[in-house]
Amino acid sequence: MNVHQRQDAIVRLLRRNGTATIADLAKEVGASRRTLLRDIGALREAGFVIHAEPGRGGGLRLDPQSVQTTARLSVAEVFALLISVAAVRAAGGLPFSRLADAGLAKIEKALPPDKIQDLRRFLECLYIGELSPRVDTSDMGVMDPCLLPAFETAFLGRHPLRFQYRDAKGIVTKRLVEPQAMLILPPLWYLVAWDPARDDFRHFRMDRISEPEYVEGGTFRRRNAPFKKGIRPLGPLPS
Amino acid sequence: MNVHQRQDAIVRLLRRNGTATIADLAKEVGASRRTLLRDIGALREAGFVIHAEPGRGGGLRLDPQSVQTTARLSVAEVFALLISVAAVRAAGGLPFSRLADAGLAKIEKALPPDKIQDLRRFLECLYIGELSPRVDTSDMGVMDPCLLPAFETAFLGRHPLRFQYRDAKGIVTKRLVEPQAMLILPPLWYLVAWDPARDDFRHFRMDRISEPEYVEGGTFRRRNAPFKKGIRPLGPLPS
DNA sequence: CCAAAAGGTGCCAAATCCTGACACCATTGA
DNA sequence: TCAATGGTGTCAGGATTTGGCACCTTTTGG
Repeated sequence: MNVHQRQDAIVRLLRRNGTATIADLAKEVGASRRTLLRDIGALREAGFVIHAEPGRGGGLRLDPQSVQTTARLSVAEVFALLISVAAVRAAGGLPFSRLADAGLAKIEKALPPDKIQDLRRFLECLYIGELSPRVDTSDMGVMDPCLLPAFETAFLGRHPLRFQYRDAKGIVTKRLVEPQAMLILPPLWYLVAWDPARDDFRHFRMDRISEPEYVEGGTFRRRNAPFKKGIRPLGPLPS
Repeated sequence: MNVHQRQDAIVRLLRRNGTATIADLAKEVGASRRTLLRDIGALREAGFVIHAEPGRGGGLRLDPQSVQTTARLSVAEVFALLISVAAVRAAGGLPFSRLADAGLAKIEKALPPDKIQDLRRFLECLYIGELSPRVDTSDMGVMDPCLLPAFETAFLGRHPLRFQYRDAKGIVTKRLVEPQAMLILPPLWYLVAWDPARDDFRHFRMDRISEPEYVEGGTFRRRNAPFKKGIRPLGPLPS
């Protein structure tokens, strides 16, 4: 049994039994008393709150509030969680929104600083409407998460975006547009962009966009996209 | 410098420089070429996508999409995130719900197995209405996260719950009820319980409950709480 | 076509770190 | 006071990690 497994086992035993003595735990995981004490020290250093009572009838007790999880999330997953929580907040909030914010803040702090900057700036481009589904979702295509980086780069670098668009009739056209905002009208997701060829704003359903590609070196000025009533910015990250 | 610090440093260097050769990295972190190769292998196993180009001008490149974050979340924070994402799903979903689910699944897997069971069973007690705020939030009290464990224990062990309740007029009474469900009507949160003293169901606003305490040893049978139209179970975790 | 630069693998001895044993201290309750 | 319990220091021996070496494959420049 290696270090990690052993410390895992210790946490499990403490959770199950409520309290236990070091001698018991040592016997259970098959290690010496000294090693157990070292493991307990390591677990405490890792954030577990383990109360200890010396004397007869004493022992160790794991504070149930301090059980923690360390998961490795990709940037895209963090982004998805951010959007979910921000959407809930934009819809009026839930009783535990603050806790969710706190969790996200921790996740965010663990990202590299430049990535945080990117995420914040990208979130500023997001707008959301009412959080109740308005359309039938049966014919909905999937929004491929792999497409996201191209959009992110286009928005952050203010590059024009080139893609193929399949409209409601199934006709496929090539577009070259200036991305202005992303609009969430659950469960759909639109790119709001200035289309120079048509000299006007256009909405593009994200699940109908394919092969997006930003134009390297190109740039454009920002315009004020006209939003209908009831559409709000998704709001910044909690700080 | 230990293994962890060194692998952290490697990720940082790769992120900063864009690309680097193994010889460079080895010199930078003060380890041998062989050790660097072993570390790179470990990082790949841990989920980092590191592209390698052999030959002149080649080197290692860290896929920016695979940059990961490892945050330590408490169980309460995980719970809050779960509720947010589940609420969004119950409201019709967002384009990135699947990614958010994937992230949560990872977080969940990192919890102790028995805690996962508890969370799943507790989530089954949750119901949600329309996700648009109906009441004025200005007079809303705070729902203290520290109160959660008492509720969780009461629900999971089917123990009666004792608490103080301050009603709309500010009158404080003591209650002893049988908790049946938790109801989310954003941004409020209600305990739906059978009140034996009144021989009927009662809704209690969570922000008006204080000093909750479950009755050890006590138990009761489950009843079918009558829900209004439009109220749905929050739904199980993604599997 | 060759050489140099780069990543990748297998092997083994040396260095490092972890473990267990022991002695000892502090605190608590009977 | 004594026994049970957590906590710390030290040290030898064993397990693990590290570094060095030989060798392979791929790619690029001359």
